[in-house]
Amino acid sequence: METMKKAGRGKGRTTSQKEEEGTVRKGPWTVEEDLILFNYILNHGEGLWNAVAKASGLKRTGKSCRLRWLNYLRPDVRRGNITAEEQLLILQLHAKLGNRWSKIAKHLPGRTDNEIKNFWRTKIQRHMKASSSSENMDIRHRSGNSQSSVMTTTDQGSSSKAFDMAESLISPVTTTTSFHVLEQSNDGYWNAEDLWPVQLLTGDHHQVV
DNA sequence: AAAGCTCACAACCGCTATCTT
DNA sequence: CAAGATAGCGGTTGTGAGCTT
Repeated sequence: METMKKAGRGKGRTTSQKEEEGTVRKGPWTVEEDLILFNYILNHGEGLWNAVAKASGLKRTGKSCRLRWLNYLRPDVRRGNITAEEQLLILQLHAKLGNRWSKIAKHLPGRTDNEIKNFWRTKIQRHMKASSSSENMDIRHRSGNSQSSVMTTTDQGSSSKAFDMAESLISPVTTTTSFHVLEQSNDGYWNAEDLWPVQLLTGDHHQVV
């Protein structure tokens, strides 16, 4: 599967290293683990993640199972690039809510807080940095005081700035900034939906591994 | 062609909120 | 009401892929 080509995350330890340390597995999920979790939740439903972790036989923490399910395996998870409309929504919601990623995600069906957070950090924040340095101004004094108190100073600045940009996003033609609405391309990603056929093939009876 | 740099993103950690006993 | 357990959230990190020099 495609995801696995990016295997090897997680604070620099290899899965096998950790595996030997104890009973809890860390690091990237394998296809087998995905299938186990997927099938288990299919049959028993979400929630009680520690129980899921135990009962499914996965050597993962409940936390890890939850994260994997929410961010990756859930059938309604949309993967691939964020559309212009979604970007605009994110900008607007962030201006309103601050770094409340899960709340923002609720307004974007199929998108996860993690995905939005990543998007914000890699795309928006980067852009903010670039443009603010070129403007050479102190954005901290800009408006944006309606932000959540949790937000950092730079968050506030970037957020209000981002919101300013929202307008230009609606009509990208007029955009003079270096921010570009992402190209739409759905290639290169496997979808959790890919598991469905697999699941059908293996059937409910199957217990992977 | 190789090396270095940047980007994207999955997954971890720590903290907080909520639920249960 | 207090303490412990569990779930959820946001921040951060590590790594592979792709791009640039």
